[in-house]
Amino acid sequence: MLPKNYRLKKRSAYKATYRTGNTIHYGGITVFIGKIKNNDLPTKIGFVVSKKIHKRAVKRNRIKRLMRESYRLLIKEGNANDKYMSLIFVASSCLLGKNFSEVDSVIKKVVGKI
RNA sequence: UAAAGCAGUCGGAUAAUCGCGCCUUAUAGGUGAGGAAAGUCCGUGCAUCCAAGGACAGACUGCCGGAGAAACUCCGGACGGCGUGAGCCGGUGGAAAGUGGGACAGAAAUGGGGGUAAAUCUAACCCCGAAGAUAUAUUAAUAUCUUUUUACUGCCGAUGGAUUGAGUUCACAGGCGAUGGUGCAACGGUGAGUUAAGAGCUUCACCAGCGGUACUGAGAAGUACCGGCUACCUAAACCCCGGUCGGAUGCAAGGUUGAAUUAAGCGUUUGAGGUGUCCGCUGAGCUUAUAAAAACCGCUAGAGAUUAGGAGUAAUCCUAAUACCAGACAGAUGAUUAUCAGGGAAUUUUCCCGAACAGAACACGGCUUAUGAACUGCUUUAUUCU
Repeated sequence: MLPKNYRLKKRSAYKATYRTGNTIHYGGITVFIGKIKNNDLPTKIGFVVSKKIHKRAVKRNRIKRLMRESYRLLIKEGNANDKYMSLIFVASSCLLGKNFSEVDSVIKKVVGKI
């Protein structure tokens, strides 16, 4: 799990990020990119798995946790992108049932494209 | 040994590395998902809206006793059904107050009551009833008329008729509904008597239902005897009877802090306040716009948990001790690796899997549904051996 100051928490912050309209699609993940940062605060990250993907909470939680863990390791290695105020990762149904290494490779490639 | 029935256990473990929520005495330590956390089907607590209340609509419920805060809850029993059995299943008052319905098949799905009637039996005749139509009449009656009281294939051959060698025969009149067929169900069932055959026969016996009496039981109910009434099914159709409730909305309840200015409209016993109706009660404000954010409380010490003892067939209750055991809010409880318990393939080695259902959101008691592998105990039936 990410530390608290790395998390995107407010509903208004989500809305503001969506409103910028910059997106990247790759490997079943859509990334919404917020505004360019003008302070020293860390980039805030949000993860979204909708009920359309699976109706059971356990399966949705699994996808979220794998994505979060992968991004956490990126931050630890220092490879994360920190030019923007916020990023939102939206999963699609093709991530269902994948293991950590598969999700990890997708996240790394998506972050490299930002 | 095999096949069943019932009850229950478990819901992976250990280590390493990297992380997250909450709490505290804060470089650290403690703690952190389930048996169903799920479905939201019942029932409570709690909160707000009118401070209490009445009547009705309405809702729920339905064998007996007990437990429980209560429950479409649990335990024990009665009755009925299923099973060789251990056991399992059951929304289990009333169809003998009334109305309605009964697919297909079948002649017919209840198609009324009584009299003439004697010698039990017969209607095309009569009275009452029901339904329909018409007229008078004007919303309730009267008069008249019509309809309604079953019988297909059959069976019988007493009676009448015809016929024949013959009580022999019958596409006749007549008698019957027992037999056959249909159906979940055919006027309670079975056997005898009677009869030409039969039946609805103040006939006989047994069984079932119904009514009564006695005994046993706390009661549901059971047993015995008497009467001789015979009544299709459906109440998870309306309905009747007994009982319980009889407000609504749900923690996004609701409260505190913060921000907070004016305008317009309606209103004086009218409107408004509780959200099925009526009554009652309160007694000045209500509605709309400006108007949009945030934080905290509620929030987890409990109809609790664990252990031990006692009461009770049991559900459950009582007593004592022990500790405090999730509280998030884009929402923590995780990720990876190794080993092991375990399972499968194969049978020296080795390889594969290593789990299912599923994620707290105010709390609790139930119910229902989902769920991999393995294991334990008791019981029944069958077979074999001693």
